[in-house]
Amino acid sequence: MTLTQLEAFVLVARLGSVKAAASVLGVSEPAVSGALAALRQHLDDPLVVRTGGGMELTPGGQRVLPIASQMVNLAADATDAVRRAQGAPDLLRVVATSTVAEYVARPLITAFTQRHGPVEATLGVTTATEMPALLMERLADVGLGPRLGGLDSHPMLRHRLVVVAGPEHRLARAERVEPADVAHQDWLVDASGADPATETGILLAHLRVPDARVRVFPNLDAAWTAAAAGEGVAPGIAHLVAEDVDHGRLVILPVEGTPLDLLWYANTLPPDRRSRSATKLRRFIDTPDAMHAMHRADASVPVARFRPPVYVTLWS
Amino acid sequence: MTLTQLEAFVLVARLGSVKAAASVLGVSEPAVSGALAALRQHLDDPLVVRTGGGMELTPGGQRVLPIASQMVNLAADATDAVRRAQGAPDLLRVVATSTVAEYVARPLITAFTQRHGPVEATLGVTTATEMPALLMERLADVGLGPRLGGLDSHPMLRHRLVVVAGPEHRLARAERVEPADVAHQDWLVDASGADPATETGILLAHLRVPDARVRVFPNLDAAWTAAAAGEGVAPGIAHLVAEDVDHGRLVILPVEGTPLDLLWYANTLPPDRRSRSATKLRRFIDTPDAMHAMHRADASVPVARFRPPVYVTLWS
DNA sequence: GGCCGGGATAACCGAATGGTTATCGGGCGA
DNA sequence: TCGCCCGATAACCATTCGGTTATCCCGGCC
Repeated sequence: MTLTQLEAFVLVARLGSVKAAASVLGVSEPAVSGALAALRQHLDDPLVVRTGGGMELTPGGQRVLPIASQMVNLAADATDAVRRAQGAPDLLRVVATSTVAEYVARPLITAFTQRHGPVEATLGVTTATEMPALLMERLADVGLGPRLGGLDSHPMLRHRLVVVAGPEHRLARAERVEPADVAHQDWLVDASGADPATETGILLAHLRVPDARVRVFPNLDAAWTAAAAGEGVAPGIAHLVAEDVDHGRLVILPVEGTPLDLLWYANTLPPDRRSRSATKLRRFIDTPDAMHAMHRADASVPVARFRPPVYVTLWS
Repeated sequence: MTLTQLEAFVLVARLGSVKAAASVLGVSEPAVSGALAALRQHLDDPLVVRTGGGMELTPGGQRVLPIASQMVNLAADATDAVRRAQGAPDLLRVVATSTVAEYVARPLITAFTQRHGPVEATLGVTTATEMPALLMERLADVGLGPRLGGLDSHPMLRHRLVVVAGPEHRLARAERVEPADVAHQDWLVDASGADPATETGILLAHLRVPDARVRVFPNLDAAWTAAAAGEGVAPGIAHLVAEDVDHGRLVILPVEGTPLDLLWYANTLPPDRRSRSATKLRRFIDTPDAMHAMHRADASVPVARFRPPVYVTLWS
């Protein structure tokens, strides 16, 4: 029984899939499957079994899960405790859904580290689906994105979700667009669009956009550029596309049910289990400094500009 | 950071010695030293440092110790949880100081398993010094012997400690024996005599018996047989030597300060952390059945009889 | 019936773990 | 000052771990 094995089990149980667990851990699928097999043999219990659409815990697995989770947590505590005792800088591991990472997280973290002395911050992209597991297993301290159930969610940034297209698009001049009309367009999205738990994903699901119509771009900028070129429609964050709309490069489609007023949240564990740096960041988010940093993005990121994508950072 | 490493660290910290930890784990000293070195390197902190007469925790070590201990405990919980979920019999791991193991523990455990259906019981011998660490790290469920600080101690068996010798011994006919007189005799003891935390060890220390005068026998029976043959004096449990005294094979010396009225205890973790089988055994101890089983020993174990010693059982 | 997605398994590999015996080295007591 | 006790280290070894790629297998679904 090793900690890696326990962690593999916990993530499989939490995410309901070996594949997802492997992706979170940044290893191949057989690696997770193997770790799970080893633990199964050691404890002489299947722990999780395949069922139609997901994995289900055995009675043994149900009992072991909280224990295993706590062990993994304590391992994080241990390294943390010794770090702190040695006066090392706090660690702040932020994960965000792709859109948030692209426009909000980086300036926020930059401002935060400048304000709050020595903090070692890292930023990673993940899906909203995986985010709870990452936070619960202490693989990350803060998760920026949609509100997550079972966690402490702190409002971060208000925004408005619209649907945009190029000025030449067939629907660009419509007075009113029915969901059915827009559903069969080509949808140009970033990774959030492929994640059913983000606002974009929910929007696509709500409009019943078929998967075949969705084209995933490495980031929203690229999607908007393609939309401006008339390749299809795209989800847009109102204040981020404002400039492009003003200049006529993009048009906001009057789709039924939009605009959607939404909030991004900073999700963390409850106070007693939250890391110190996470608490600090939560507090920082409410300051004018943070507001300023997060809003600065709208001006500094024109549609045409292409940035290197933020890669998933892995912590073992 | 592996569980073995954590356990090694915890035991070294608790016992204040690498050697003792190695003995508890039943491995060589470099094995423990190596595990500790690995953990030290991983956490980048010495954790424990040698000081004159013992090992002392660093600030980092102080913080890690409770965490590490809990992790080891949880590992035990995990296996236990899955065992129970599968309906496997409860596990009852009893450790006792040598004298208790020899005369009391075995009949007690036998009676207990006969009464309380399916229980998988094991019995091991250890020193009173190591006993707290064994219980705290869940390497054992119940520790029978002297009362231990920091644990729940449940009175088990009242007994009376005396000093005995053969009828031909120089002091056998004395009206009154001063501590100084008896201190320089040859003392024939079992393993408890070498353990400063047992009653026997305390008695020897109190009388200031020099180490050179102490001969350790594999069990008390053997020591009494040697005492009966005139080879020296021995500590005696009054009701266990009664028959030999009646038959004139042994004589109780009127040593100043003896007899000592003492109690053996069943030591366990506090109720919330105690294993189910430990709770059951505690309760069983108060029943007439248990009393009867424990007292039966006095009749059934004459001095001359030699039994195979109870070996230390190791659980990993 | 055949494809396909996802989990298990096989075969393999390097590195780490966990253990041994033998040896070194540093305090501390006689 | 000389041993001695005890922890650290060296050298070595078998096993396990953690990872890979390739392949198999099974249940759903077109």
